[in-house]
Amino acid sequence: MVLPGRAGGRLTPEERGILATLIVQQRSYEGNASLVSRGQPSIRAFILHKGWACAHRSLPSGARQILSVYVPGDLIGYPAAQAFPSEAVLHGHNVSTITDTEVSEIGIDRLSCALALAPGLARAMLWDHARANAMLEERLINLGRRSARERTAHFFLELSVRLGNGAAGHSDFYECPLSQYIVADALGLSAEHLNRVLKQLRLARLLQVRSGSVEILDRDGLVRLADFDSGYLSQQTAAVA
Amino acid sequence: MVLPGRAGGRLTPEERGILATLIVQQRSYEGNASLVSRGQPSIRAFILHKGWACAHRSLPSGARQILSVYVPGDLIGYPAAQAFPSEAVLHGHNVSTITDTEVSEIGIDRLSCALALAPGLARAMLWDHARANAMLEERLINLGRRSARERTAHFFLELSVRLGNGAAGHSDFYECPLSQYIVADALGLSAEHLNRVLKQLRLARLLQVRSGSVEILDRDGLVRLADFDSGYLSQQTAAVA
DNA sequence: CGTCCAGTTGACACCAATCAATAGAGGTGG
DNA sequence: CCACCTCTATTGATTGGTGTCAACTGGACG
Repeated sequence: MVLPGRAGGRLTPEERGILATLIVQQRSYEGNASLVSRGQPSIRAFILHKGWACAHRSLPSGARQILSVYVPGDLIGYPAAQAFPSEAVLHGHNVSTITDTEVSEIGIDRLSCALALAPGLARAMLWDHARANAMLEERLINLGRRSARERTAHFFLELSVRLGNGAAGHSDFYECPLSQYIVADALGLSAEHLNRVLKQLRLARLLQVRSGSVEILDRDGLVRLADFDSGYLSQQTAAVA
Repeated sequence: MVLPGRAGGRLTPEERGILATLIVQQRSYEGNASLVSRGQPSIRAFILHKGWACAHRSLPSGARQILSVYVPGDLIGYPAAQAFPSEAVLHGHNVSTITDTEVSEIGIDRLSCALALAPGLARAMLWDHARANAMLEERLINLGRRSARERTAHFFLELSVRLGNGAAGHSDFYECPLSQYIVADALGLSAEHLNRVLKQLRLARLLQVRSGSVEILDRDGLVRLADFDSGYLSQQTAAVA
């Protein structure tokens, strides 16, 4: 989910030009606004410039699962199935803003046509989806086999890296507008239990989560606790033997 | 993960020809053989013709999470990041066969080059990844917010649809070579507890799982229990308003 | 000053993991 | 043919992690 700033770097100037022509408009949204709704046909995608958002779904029981958290720079709402412009694809989840946001909106139909003309663009979309896939798999492992403490540590480490604080020597502090309720829904935990876990991590001098910001007190400790490996975020390269 | 039989239908004859030239060889594997290993550079993809396989990862604790179960017709091991042939991408998970299998192996480098030449092929890959993404999201909801009974019901319903038994009037019986240990690792449960859950579902006359086969006794009941909606599997279409 | 929301803490219940043991199926070798 | 082993399925007893319910706090805001 990283077209403009990251996979965007892979595009040729010509392809970047094509991308620019696809942008319908710049828009602002308030916090807690709906960008896409489950079941709705998908007609536009978003590039998130400022603010945070999330993809989520609710069950009949009322429980909510957050599938992805989006931070500035991410691409939102492009279901790759739109590679076939003749079909209208229905969104499988909702996307809502968390804070006030600024986005570029892109017409899906135009993007689809452009993919056929610009192979580089299609490859960039593939790259983006690969990264999204890798993140989803990591979250699957989180929810399936890690304890509440491990999940929580993993979540805030991933955010740290995605926000660019991952490199050695970088700051272990970042702004984070997520309420505990949101984090709990992302981790498949109750808000009360998450609160207790955060307290444990704070007392263990591993992680300090205040409202509005996160401070990583002991990155190595957290990495060990969560078995965190950031490779899936950077799509690291290696020499082929 | 459905190139040949399903997304393959979207390809032009010319594109199908390109795909055919990419196949390096047909091969057989025994059950419990390794197709790809985590950390390994990704140099080939597989089309699974016969038999079952799964993608999985193990944690330091020894716990294992199965990320995807592959059935005949699925495309395996193409990390979309390979859209950039100059880079070697490392696999994020392992893929192992479950039963004896027959596969076609495709060279990743050749596939990557072909993507640049055949936009239709790239779009087909996008379509495949969208479906894979949708399945992953559904599993995320499963692990995050559904009880053991609901997860189990959802799992066997999804398999039923993927194996082509989903349409009304179709058989509610299918062959399934998954041991309870494998299903448990896919659902994030202990094998013992899964066994108890299967017993409950059997006694409730909802689902009968024997070794080697699955019989859906009450599809409506299971669908209600699991809040199952197969839309994410078929990528259903709708008229654009 | 009241309301609302996020955060916090406590008591309790329960779902699911763990530990342990048994049984059956299939394979192997004596 | 039988003894033995391994793997899978099954069941019981017990523990523990996490959810639920409830109450309280503090800050933001009108």
